[in-house]
Amino acid sequence: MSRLRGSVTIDDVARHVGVAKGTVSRVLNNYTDISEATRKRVLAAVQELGYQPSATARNLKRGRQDTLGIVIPVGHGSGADPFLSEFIDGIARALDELGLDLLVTTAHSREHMIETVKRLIARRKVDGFIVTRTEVDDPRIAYLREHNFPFVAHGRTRDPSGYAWFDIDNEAAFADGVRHLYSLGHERIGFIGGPMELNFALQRRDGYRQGLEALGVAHDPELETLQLLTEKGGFAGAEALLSLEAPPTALLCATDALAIGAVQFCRKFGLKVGADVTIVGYDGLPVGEYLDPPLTTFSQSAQEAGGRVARMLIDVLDGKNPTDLQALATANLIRRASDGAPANSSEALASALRDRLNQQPHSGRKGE
Amino acid sequence: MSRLRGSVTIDDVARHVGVAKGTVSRVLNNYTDISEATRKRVLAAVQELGYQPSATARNLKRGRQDTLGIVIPVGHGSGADPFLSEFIDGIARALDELGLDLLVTTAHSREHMIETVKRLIARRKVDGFIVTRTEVDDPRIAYLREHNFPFVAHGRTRDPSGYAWFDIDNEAAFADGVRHLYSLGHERIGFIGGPMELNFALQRRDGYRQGLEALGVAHDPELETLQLLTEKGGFAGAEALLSLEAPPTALLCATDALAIGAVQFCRKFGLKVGADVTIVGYDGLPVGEYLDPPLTTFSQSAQEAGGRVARMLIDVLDGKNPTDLQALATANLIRRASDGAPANSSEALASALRDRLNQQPHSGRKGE
DNA sequence: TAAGTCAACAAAATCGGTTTCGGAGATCGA
DNA sequence: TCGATCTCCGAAACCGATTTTGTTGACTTA
Repeated sequence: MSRLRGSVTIDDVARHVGVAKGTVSRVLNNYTDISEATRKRVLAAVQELGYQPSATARNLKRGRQDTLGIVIPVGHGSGADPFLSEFIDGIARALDELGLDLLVTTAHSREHMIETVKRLIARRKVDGFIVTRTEVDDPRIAYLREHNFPFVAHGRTRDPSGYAWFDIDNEAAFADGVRHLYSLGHERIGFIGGPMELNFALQRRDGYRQGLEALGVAHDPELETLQLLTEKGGFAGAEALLSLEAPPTALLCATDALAIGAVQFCRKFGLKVGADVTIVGYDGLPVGEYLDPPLTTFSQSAQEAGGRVARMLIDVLDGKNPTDLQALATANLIRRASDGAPANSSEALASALRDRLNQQPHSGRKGE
Repeated sequence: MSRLRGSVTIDDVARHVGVAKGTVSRVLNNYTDISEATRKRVLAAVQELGYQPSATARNLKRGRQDTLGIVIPVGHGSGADPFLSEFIDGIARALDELGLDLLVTTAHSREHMIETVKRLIARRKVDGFIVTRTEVDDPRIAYLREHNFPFVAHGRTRDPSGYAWFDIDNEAAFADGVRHLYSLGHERIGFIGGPMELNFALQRRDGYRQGLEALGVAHDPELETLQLLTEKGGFAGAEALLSLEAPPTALLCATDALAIGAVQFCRKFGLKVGADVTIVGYDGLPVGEYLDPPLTTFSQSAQEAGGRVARMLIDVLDGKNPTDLQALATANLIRRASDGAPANSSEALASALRDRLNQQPHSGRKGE
């Protein structure tokens, strides 16, 4: 592979000025025991030669990399998560201001992910980790804690004590969502969720249940379905719930991707979203605004979250107590046009859909 | 900041086995002048102690980082480009197989971008660069070439000679698009493009013009509009073109984001996309499938492109001649449902729209 | 049997910085 | 005037690997 650039080293600068290299280093690192005259000459030479210290050499001595790591999960061929790309953007922006860099790797499985974490730590390529998409029992967090390696989690785990995290109050958001739908007049409210290993999926489902309970509405297990967090999953989820004897008139979805799939199901069977069926997502993806109808959703700024988490990690590296670095943010409901008062009762919806499902037997997708 | 982990070094291994550390290094790097017995003992100790060489120390000596860099442009507050996130995903996957890592940084301006490139090179944090979103005259590429630093571009520049690149044949795709629309019966075909500094935007516009010329259709400058590459830009572009005296019945858009905005404009003014107005995008974003109607678009697999570019860069680092590493791929038209034969003539479309624009003076959005 | 070869490894140099240690002058205090 | 203190900086150790050079004993070869 490529050889090192013929770049200028600290020795070149030292020789050019006629001082020891240690002196150059001290000038550059703002030591106080340097005379003004020497400082100026060194700085001039640095300028003239265009010297920049080698990060590698400095890291070796300092035992620090000025680099943070993130391992992003990539599904089975499914595309990248749009949430994550904004999240990374936010991290990178925050780090840029501090002169740190971000090392991004991907992992296609749980095992691969932890293996990558281990490798990056063992080879000392990063100073700390940002863990995303926390699981209820997260092996990455277990590993990092066990090895006392600095990290910050975006999202909590079952036991959220003893480490730094930033999370959204998912329970509150979904309880809120239920309340909102109920106040619009919905009495049967469905929930399309994700895999229960994912902590946020669990939290959102719990929030849904808590919301019902707070309203004194009996929880009907039939109205809950768990799917993969993709548009296809949302389609399947809507199909499952709306085909019930007594279908929900509103669907609360754990993510925007699910909601988009659910909207597609309704479109396919001629149900008017926002009237016949209300659909609410979560993520605030920009594209939601351009759907038909524009998607009502909970928004969290992924970019802001990224910046926040990055700064928290810096704090951890600076020696702050991780336990003091735990923050909970609120997600806000952005009302657009996919929610509204129910146009029909659950029974009417059921019969309308029954007709349509018969007319247009569940063939492959059409018109596309 | 954090101190180095109390991790096991090559000296620990050497001491444990009772050999010189050079011997351990040679075992690990498969030198031949090591007896089988020693090799085994060293390997056993490595296993037992869980030793992994420090990337930093190795890099210092070898002058190589096993890390590639990418600088992604981030708009003025606008979110991350969904294309880029899949692209990065593709890169990371390819690198993972080779044990390399990817350093991701963001830049909010042209200056910032080149400054970041300089810093990463000077501090020797990366071995090579992947340049995305090439501009017609790209300062990054000029810099990298001038300093003879290894890189691969995703997209070409005005002068595409002398460096490695991977690009899509944008001209061919858009010429093809024009032909397709013409064969559907469209005679006035509009083009919504992006800033002409971006090379792909230029290529796509040229392809549009070439397509018209090949068909012997006169090129009407009025039917071309350039916008920012966002949904808002698409909305504005559609507005500009459809408000013409003689509006186009089909809109060819340089990106999916533009197309999505154009679709929204049509929806807002009651124009049926795929009949009243045909809209074709470019990018093949997954979300296009879930729009109403599903978006007809040119697809290029961002992920595949990422992998491809990464492997090309490895080749460059391995000393291959960059000039031999230039590849052009074809984009395929994915027909979904936003294109079709024109339901009305340009005149009919114009008068229909005139009525609607008057009726519904440019108010905020409505619940559809 | 002495000189030459070779296998297998130890020792030391090296990469490019940071940091510790210590020493030469200048300055200060008594 | 002389030791004590400072100021400023050179010299060298050090970080943890890789790579070069050198050494030793065993084995050939003449």
